[in-house]
Amino acid sequence: MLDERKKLILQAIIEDFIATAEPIGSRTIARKMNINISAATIRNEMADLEHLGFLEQPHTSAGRIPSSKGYRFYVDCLMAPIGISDKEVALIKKWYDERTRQVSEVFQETVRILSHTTHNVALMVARKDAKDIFKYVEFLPLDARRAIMIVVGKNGILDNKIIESSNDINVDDLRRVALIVNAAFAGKRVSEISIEEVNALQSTLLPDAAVFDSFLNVLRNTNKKGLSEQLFLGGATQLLNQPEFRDVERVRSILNMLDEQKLMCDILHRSDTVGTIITIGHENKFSGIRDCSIVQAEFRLDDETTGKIAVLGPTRMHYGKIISTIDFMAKYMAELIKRYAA
Amino acid sequence: MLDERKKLILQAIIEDFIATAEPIGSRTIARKMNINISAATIRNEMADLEHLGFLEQPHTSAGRIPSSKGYRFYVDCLMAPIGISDKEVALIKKWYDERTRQVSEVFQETVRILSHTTHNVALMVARKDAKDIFKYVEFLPLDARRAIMIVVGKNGILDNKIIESSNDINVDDLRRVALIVNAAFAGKRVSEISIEEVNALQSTLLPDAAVFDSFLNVLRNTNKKGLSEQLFLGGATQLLNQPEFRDVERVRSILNMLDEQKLMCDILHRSDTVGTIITIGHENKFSGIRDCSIVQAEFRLDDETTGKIAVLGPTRMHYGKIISTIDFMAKYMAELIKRYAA
DNA sequence: GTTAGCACTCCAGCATGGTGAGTGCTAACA
DNA sequence: TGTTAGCACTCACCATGCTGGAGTGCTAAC
Repeated sequence: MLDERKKLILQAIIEDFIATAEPIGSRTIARKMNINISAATIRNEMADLEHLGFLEQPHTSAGRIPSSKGYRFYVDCLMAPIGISDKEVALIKKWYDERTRQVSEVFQETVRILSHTTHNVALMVARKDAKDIFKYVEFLPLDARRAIMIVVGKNGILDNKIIESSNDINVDDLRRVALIVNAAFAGKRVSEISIEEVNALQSTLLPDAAVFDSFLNVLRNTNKKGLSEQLFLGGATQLLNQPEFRDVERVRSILNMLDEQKLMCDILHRSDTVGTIITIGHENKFSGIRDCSIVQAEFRLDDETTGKIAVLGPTRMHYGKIISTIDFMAKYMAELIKRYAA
Repeated sequence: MLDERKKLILQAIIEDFIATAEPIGSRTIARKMNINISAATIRNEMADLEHLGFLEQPHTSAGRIPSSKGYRFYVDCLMAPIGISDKEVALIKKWYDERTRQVSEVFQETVRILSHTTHNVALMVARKDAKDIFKYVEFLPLDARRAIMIVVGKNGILDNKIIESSNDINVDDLRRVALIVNAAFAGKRVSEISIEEVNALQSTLLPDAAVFDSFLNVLRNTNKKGLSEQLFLGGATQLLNQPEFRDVERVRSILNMLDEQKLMCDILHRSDTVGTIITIGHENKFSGIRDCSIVQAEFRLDDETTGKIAVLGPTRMHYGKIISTIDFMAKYMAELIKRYAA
């Protein structure tokens, strides 16, 4: 559809704009590309490219800037993939190594690293698995009046909580609760344990109501809609370094949006496509980020999608670099999570 | 030192400025205070207050704004303390209830809540207690090849990890490891378990090397130096809502500073005074925040300072409200931590 | 001690005009 | 037919100058 020369010019414009954030004119391009074509010719080509929808003009007599369609074409057809170097890989691994202890830290650290390496906002949603299957509950004594309740699921600890009593805790009481609860619920999906079943037990366990309540709370929390997914956000500061966000209002509107957990989860979940997804500018359904692009990937654990990580920044972002970084991170993080378990 | 009328005027100016962020003139004050004094008189008083250092003039023919000294006097002598209402307390408790499961979540949630209620940036540093005392290790079976290792300390779970084996796990093996490890280390401070002791066990536990290694890793991680303090940050967005941060450069410099973990820890640790500390504007040692104030409090667990929480914002902040909020949060959080244990 | 009046200051906002980068179009050229 | 030079035109940007308003300091009268 585009002849070779148009492609070259489009590529030159986009890459220059990504680097400088300034609208770019025919003369500059003529100088930068070492093809021997005059500025006037380039002007004609640029006019064509604009008619085709690949470029835009902020106003007459300004240079051209790429449109969403232009970026899309660039990402799909023109862009040279940039891998990440061994040095960068080593650095990332080192960062993880130094700062992660448990799963939630892996998440937190992931967005930190991702935002640092891409110089854009990083986010991720992780599913707290409400579909997880309850296996058993176990009580570990702490001291006379305290014990730890650990709820174990198919894939590890679902939750734990310290139980405190005003009088001495009787180990046998705890054991009895555990026995009854385990007999009743073992093997069920947490989300499927019905209120009737719970109520049925409640009378049996009247003397241990406090303990049983704690257990119920855990179940309820695991199921709670709002908590079934957790959003991690990193590097919001990076936005401020981008010239397109010199305007405080704009930054604020984006940051406020990023704070809205639910909205962000929706955005990341919109597409069910597997693999790396790139959403550019106007392709975004949500109008607040029509001048932003999102690169996202998912990570899996046991063949189930466990979450997504994404980079959000101005449409003018280093797609090649970001894509390869996020790909690497998604894979590496999946490994890490497996190691730490969920 | 200041007569009654001067105090009233100073208070009126400061409170108006806190509300509007605009320099304020004699006429406005005359109108706002319902004392019957003319603008001219107030003008004279204001000139006095400026000479005394309580007020400043951005430029001739602008109104006055409070100086750091002015705020200090306001906070120490003029301000009416504003408690937080039962409704707010209930709301805060509800927030915690809904979203916290484990200690690190309490921290994260604390800065979130604190920034929301104060409309400023909230931060906290928490000491990860390497001095915790090891009680016992326990293994909970998951399936044929996996088990959860739970390391229990005096105050709750120190760490947990999923152990995976390529061949079937023998429950007795695990039990044996637990027995030996517990016998050797129970009651010791994690940081004091020496390499010699570990090595001594290593030979005994040769057949279960993999499991034992996992356990050692947990110990090592608990001790790791770099992790001994953690910084949590919340509500950086709030800055953008303040008119004094309409300038992106300023926001950026502050946000970059906030990202520097070490620096922030130093700032919060600078003073060893117990109780709530307020540092106003120029009183800050660090020049980057000379136009900011910090209100901080510490929280304790078992009579040891475990961390500090703070609110950072423009000097023009609602001191009364923020102080009482942070006081409440510090106390309540200490309770929570105790409940969840460290 | 308080107040009214007045001259003065300075910022913010607006209109004005010049400059430069960039465009589109036309006509000439290969 | 594609390429190029030339030229008129457009528009953001900047510096300049002007004006109104808010606020001050000072002085003189109450």
